[in-house]
Amino acid sequence: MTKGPTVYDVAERAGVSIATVSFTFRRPSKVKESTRELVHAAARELGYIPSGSARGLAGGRTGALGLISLDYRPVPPLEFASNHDPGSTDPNADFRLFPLFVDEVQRGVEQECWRRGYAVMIAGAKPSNAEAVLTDIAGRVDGLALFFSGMADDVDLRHIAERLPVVLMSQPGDDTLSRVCVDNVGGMRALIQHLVQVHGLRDLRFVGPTFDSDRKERFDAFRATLRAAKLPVPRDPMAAAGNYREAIADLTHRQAIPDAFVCVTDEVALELMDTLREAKIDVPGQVVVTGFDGIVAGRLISPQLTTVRQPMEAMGATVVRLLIDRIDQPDASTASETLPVQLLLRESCGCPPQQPHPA
Amino acid sequence: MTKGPTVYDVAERAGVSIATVSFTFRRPSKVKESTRELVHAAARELGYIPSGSARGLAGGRTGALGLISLDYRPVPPLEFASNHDPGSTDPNADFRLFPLFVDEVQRGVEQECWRRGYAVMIAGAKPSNAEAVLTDIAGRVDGLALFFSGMADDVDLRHIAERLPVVLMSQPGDDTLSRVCVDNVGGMRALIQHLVQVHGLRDLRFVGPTFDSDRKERFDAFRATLRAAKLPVPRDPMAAAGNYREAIADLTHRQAIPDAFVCVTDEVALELMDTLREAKIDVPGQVVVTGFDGIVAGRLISPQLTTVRQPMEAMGATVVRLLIDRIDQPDASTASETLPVQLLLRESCGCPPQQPHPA
DNA sequence: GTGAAAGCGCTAACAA
DNA sequence: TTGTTAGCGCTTTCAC
Repeated sequence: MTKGPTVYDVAERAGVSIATVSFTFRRPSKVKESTRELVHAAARELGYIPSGSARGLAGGRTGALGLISLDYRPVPPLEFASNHDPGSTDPNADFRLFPLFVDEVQRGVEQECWRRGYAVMIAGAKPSNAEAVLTDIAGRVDGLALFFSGMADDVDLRHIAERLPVVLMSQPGDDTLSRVCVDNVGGMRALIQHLVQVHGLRDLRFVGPTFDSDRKERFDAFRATLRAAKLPVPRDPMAAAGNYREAIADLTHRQAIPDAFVCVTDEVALELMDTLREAKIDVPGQVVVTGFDGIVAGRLISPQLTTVRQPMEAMGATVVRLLIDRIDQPDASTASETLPVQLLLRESCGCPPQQPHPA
Repeated sequence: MTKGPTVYDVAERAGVSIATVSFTFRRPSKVKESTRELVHAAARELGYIPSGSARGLAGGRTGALGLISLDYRPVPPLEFASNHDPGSTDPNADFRLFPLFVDEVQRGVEQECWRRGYAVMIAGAKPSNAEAVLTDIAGRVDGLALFFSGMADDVDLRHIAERLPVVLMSQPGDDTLSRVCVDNVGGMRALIQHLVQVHGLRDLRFVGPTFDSDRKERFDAFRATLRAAKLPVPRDPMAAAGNYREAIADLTHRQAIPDAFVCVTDEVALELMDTLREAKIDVPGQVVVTGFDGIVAGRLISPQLTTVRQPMEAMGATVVRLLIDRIDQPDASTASETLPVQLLLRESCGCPPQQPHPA
């Protein structure tokens, strides 16, 4: 692990000044071709790797964008990595059902960043260390995309947003911060109207927690649509604490299974369907189940999940675009974008099956 | 987007020197409590965000690790991000079947990095720009994890590995580079022995491209195990170019469907099963199909895929551990680790079904 | 087309 | 316990 060569070493070896070395890499057009070749040769021979830190410091910009997801899921145990004994491991132990919603958005962010020549820093923050992570990453990048899976309205973004472009995803918001969100209301309305008008359902229940504004929007739209259709409007979400089994047991006991469970997310829907399967309640035969998000898993399971698809990768790409626009034009005002969603009619609402995956 | 305050500003405001400000954040124990509070107050009032570049430059280390996956899949089109019209979009258009193998490894890398206080830079490289990406990221991090989904034996890592710790994943290797890999041979042997001994299969075919060493190892182990069992040993993989439909059509036409298709990866297996479904060939009734990797999708589809599970998140965590060990002790020699795999017997080989996902 | 030199904001000796 | 100071490696005017 030798200490690496610097511009000075390359310059000396090529017999030029450090400025010329720098220009050779950053503004090749300003350097005579023969000189350029000299420098390149020297750099290659020496194994020159420009220091990102030095570049960032001198240039005032890092060329990197940050993506932080604030995550309220439990932290995996520290010993995890050393648990290598296959005999002793439950095959389900590190099983992740998802490509979670955030994973797909992250993918969109990464792709767009690379395409535009930015590096990406990824960070996950727990509510407990959010402040520290935020500050640390903010100091390393030219712009920050924030993905909050719930809570965290309390984290103080203002002073960060004053120093560098910040865009929120799937978050509430006044107009002091840029945001990328989706048409939750339109999507939910279309979904409910489909259930009511096409499948003739009347007794709909909303399932899952509504701890953030995306989820609240969905619940509100659910209620509003039912109200407009003059159907009974549930006052609260069911199983808001994730206690699906209990909730199902209770409904079964009271013989009060509704026509449909409209779940706040696909993940909730998948878990609920699992619980229903255990309870031997057929979907969509005895009850319709729908999701919201359009994660991949919903398409692979059986019955395939009817859901409202968010354009996840596009959200990631959009957030990057907003960020870069803002970097290029620092005193532009905040800008938000709402992306459209798409109703995906599949088996779990009683619609006919599709191909399981594209040919 | 005001220019942010620096140590100097904070120091002035708190009435201390810049060294004290620095110490307050990096070695709090060396600063009197009252002074510390003064500094913190000043920093908070000013909205101080330490510059990662400056810190990296001064300290000689960035506190970040890089993960580069060399990816041979096609680049998504540039207009992708602006394609927001739901009416005109094919719902399958940006559908990703996977959490790909690399995604799950990446997750492991991220988790372990955060846990150990490192930031993560993620980069994807195409063979065409691999050199540039590699150099760029190498200049920004303290250690580099490389995930090569094929090819790229040609990229010159040597001079990078001389400057900072580099660990390869799922890659060939002499001992000049550290590596994390899995027991492809043992896994494939166990799988084939199961098919032969438990299900009594005799005519096995290997499916999919073998362009990298992981895949080659699997194919070789496949052949070796068949040879040891005195069964017919196919000379080449089938459909090595991804032409599943053609291959199946051909076999059907010749009435030569084998007992089993042993696929080089889960992704290949999923695609093949899709093709078989189209061709109305029942799995596992008419032919057994197996995968290799243990990606999530294999568990959600029907029939569930029998496969050999790589400990993907553990691989990610391990690579990080190796990297950090090396950073902390720069002149240690290279170290490699081979992680065990696990045979996952599910429906596609004729074994009984499991729960679709954990309760 | 090329070079000299002044920072960029921070860390870490070394002094005090 | 705190302050002074010399870089870290690069970019970028401004001269030549």
